[in-house]
Amino acid sequence: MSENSDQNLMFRFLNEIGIIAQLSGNALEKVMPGGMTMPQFTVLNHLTRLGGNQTPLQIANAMQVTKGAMTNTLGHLERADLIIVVPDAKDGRSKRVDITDAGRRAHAMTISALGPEFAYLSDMFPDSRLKEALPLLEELRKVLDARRN
Amino acid sequence: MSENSDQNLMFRFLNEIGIIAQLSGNALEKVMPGGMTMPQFTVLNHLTRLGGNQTPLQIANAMQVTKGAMTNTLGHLERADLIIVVPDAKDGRSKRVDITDAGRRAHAMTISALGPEFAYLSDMFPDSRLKEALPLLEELRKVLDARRN
DNA sequence: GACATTTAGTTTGATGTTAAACTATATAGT
DNA sequence: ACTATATAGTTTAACATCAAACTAAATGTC
Repeated sequence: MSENSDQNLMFRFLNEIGIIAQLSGNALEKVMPGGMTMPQFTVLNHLTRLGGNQTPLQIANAMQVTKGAMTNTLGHLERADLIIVVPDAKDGRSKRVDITDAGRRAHAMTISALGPEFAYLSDMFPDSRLKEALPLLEELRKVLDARRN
Repeated sequence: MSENSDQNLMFRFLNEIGIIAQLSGNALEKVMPGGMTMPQFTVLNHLTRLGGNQTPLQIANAMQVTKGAMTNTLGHLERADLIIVVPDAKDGRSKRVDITDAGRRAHAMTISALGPEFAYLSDMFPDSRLKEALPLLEELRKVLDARRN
């Protein structure tokens, strides 16, 4: 290689993104109630938005993680009674996931707890600045997702 | 909370960042030789840039991970003989980390292997676009880092 | 100098992730 | 119908992360 990787702008860019993901995920999890984690919250969020009745694979694809990772996360949520998982009547290989009332409560409480954290960050970084950068991030995400498959 | 977290721009922003970190780290590790991982490569990169003689804590702070995480990563690198760790002569609590010749070779080989991947991504996203977004990311990183301590 | 506090690093236990092997069921081809 | 292939989900092994408890050494206080 002729150039140092530090001089590679894409490398620096992805490096910043990696550290931000780490630090922000950590900061948010620290204020979440009841040992809730980001992956767990994201699944609850997904079920709330879409109204449940999702298959594990659909959720895994939406989160862009492997099925194995989703098996793990759904297991935690189910053991905490925040979701309910039932066999799919039409397809013996598949399952259906729904959020429970306790799950809805935990979801709402988590959003509440996250409020001050987002307020602080949104104050430091107004929406206008985020809006400028978001299209690049979305494109990059799509490119990486396409390349993965 | 009055607003759905999905309507929160900061949430969407951090969500994209989280997924990009996941997908990009994964894509890069897949082409790295000899089971090299991103954290391991980043440490080798750091030692190469700074010329070694770093303490584990200095490296952990630079990577912005906990000391425990660094103990783990340095252990892997040391067992693979890519770094050498010696007690600090001046401070009995501390250690000094240096990259080995094998570590330098592994570092160079990894950068080579990463070339095509970065070429592809840099082609899709020219430096000009990255440069626009980088200041926001760097600021966000600093804010999160400051908030952490 | 003795004791308290701070600092560097390790360990532990829980969480998350991937890739790959595996099970069970569904679908397609002949 | 039979057989082969594809799909949904689980399991395993290896890696990473954090927080918190822990050890050992240095520093600060009195």
